[in-house]
Amino acid sequence: MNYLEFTKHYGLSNRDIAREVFLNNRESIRVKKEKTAVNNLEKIFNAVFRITYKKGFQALNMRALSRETGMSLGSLYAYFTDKEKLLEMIQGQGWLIISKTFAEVVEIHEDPRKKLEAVVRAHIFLSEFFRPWFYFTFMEARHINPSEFAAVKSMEEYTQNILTDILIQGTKQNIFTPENPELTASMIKAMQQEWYLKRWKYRKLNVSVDQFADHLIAMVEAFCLVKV
Amino acid sequence: MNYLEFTKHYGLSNRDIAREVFLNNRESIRVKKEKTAVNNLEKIFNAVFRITYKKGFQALNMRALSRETGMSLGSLYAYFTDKEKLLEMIQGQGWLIISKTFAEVVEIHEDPRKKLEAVVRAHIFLSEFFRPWFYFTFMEARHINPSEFAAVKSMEEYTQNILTDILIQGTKQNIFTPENPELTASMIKAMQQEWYLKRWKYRKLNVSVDQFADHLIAMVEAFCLVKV
DNA sequence: GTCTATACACAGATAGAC
DNA sequence: GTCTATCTGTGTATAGAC
Repeated sequence: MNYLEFTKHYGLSNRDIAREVFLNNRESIRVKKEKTAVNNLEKIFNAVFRITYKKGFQALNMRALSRETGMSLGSLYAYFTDKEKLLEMIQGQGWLIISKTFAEVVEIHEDPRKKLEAVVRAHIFLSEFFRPWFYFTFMEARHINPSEFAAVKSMEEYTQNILTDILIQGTKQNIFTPENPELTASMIKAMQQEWYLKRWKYRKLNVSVDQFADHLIAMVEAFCLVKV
Repeated sequence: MNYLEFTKHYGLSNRDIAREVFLNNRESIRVKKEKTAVNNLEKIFNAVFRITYKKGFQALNMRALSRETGMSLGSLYAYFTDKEKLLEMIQGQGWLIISKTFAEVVEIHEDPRKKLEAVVRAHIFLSEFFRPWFYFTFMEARHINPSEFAAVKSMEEYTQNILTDILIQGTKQNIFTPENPELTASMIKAMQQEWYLKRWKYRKLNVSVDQFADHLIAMVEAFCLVKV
């Protein structure tokens, strides 16, 4: 499955994140009309991503957010109680949507080799589609507060354990060679992250997300597959 | 060469960075006594690393730096004209020392396979020794100003090109298989960076820097070496 | 539901005593 | 060479008009 097929199949949408945030935070959001609220939340989230991506977390202040969204300071505070709450909303909701898609993918295949490939591709494709969210999470979430950093680490461990389990399962079936599966899984994660952390490089090299995924899978299989 | 041998052979020292910064910035540093200045610069740099590592760039303010160093606000400003200048000093000097060591290593071996291994190991070992600097550079330097981010990107390209060249050279000599060398080099960089970006993970997994380097090299060779 | 105006805290930076 | 005290700008957050 390539990137285009993937996005179509899972019907991914940034707007869905904004809608779910609205539904899950009705008490703290003072704006009650769904359409208005979801529209503005989407505007706010995109502005947060744009600002942090370009200038980093320090540049994300309320006046900048007001400028970038075209909304006033007063209006912004109708959507969150304080800055930290805003960041937690973005953080938490993205994680839900992403892990949901991810869990679905894991279930499809039985064969460890196919499963490994599908999981690796899914992660790269998700990070491509929700790139601002992934980038924000990796670069900035750790600075919000200790519990957000803990969430980042546990997400890393969750996805890494899925890879480790597939590798162990494949070793038992004599498909994979018995190399340190945890360390291998960790390396796979490093390469996956490369895609969303350094888009500037791949834009320059003119490498597509599908080419990148192919290359990563080729490297992993060269190392893991039992040689025939 | 393992990590211990490496550090001994190249006589790496954090104090050297502080000393070179002092010598290269005599005009802007108001403190003239070398020993005092170098001592305090080292104290300041370590405090910057500690603060940004724990709380990120936003938490790095002059009052926190004052607290962490035990120096007063007034004293701090005897060592740099403004905050941006302080960060540029840290940034620029580390890059000099590191690229010097790196360039030395490249020259030692002729055989592409040995050269690749030596370069990969050197990068990991350097990032282990100067970890706070590497981490700071990757995570925060991009936020100082556009030219510092440009410097980060050009450093990435410089080290990646060294890897690409070795891979191309090895392919010509029929040692390596002719896979996309730029993309492979890029993946190697991603895995190298993993080591200093996620120390928390490897501390937990109880993986040493030498084990990590061994595993990375095994993966790269499995993919690149011509099968016999 | 959105705006303007503003309170209040904290940041970077400097002056001038010691 | 280092300190304390302080200026000035900017940040978060709120009050209250529309």
